Amino acid sequence: MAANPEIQCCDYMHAHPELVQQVQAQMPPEEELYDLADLFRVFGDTTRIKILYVLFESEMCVCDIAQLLGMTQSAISHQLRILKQSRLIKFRREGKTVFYSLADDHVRTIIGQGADHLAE
Amino acid sequence: MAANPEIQCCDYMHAHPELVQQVQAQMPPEEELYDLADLFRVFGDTTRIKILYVLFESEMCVCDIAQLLGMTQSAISHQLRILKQSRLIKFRREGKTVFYSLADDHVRTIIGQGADHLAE
DNA sequence: TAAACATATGAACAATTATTCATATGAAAG
DNA sequence: CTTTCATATGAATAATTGTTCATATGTTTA
Repeated sequence: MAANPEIQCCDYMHAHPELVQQVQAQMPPEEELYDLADLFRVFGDTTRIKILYVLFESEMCVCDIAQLLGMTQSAISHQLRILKQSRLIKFRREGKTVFYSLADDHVRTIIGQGADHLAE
Repeated sequence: MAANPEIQCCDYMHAHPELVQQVQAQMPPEEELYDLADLFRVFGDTTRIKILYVLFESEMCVCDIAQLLGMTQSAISHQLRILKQSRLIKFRREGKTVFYSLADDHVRTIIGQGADHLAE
């Protein structure tokens, strides 16, 4: 039985108080951490990764992406919406067709670093 | 009613055959795409992002991380396991205590690029 | 060996999420 | 204006996942 019921693990800290303070000082605000996790969650789906890889090569319409990946138009459209909301892709309308493309180069860097990590 | 029931969207492709071929040639194998999404899924959780930020400053034991983040030892331990499985962190045992630290610098780059994207 | 402590882990539950299906929107052509 | 076509989206379902609780593992000290 622990002396202090609020603490479920060790009742002292290994880390020096100054280190604890340093960690807490460097830690971004809660909201920023949440947004970061939220952004990476967008990369955490095979379909969205595939869409981004397709857009690495060229802008492309919803239907072409669907056919290239062998998935339904609806599934792709739903995922494009999520990518768009995260500002990872942008779009341009041409008549009935909507062409999607990468928003900036962070996407390439992030995916590239991920691939590097896996390759190690 | 579409002429070809297998195709749910446009029955021609906007993309030229050579572009389609180029995209398919550049696309990594299915397994690699799956592993990539899998890796980013690890970054897609606030608790794990917080743990990584803590480890940016210093190696630290499970219990200190739990106290710093105000979470239970069990919750942290489960998440450390996932981070370890993805080879994002490594550990070192010292008596009863296990100290965790970052495995390499890809983590900093990836999170940094994510933060840059959000800051734009 | 037994007790205490730090960490790990299995099972269960709640919450999130990707796809499907049906349908809505919006643009061009007849 | 009506039809056709490309895209978007709401609701439902199945699958995945983070935390909690209870307990196991492994190390140190008495």
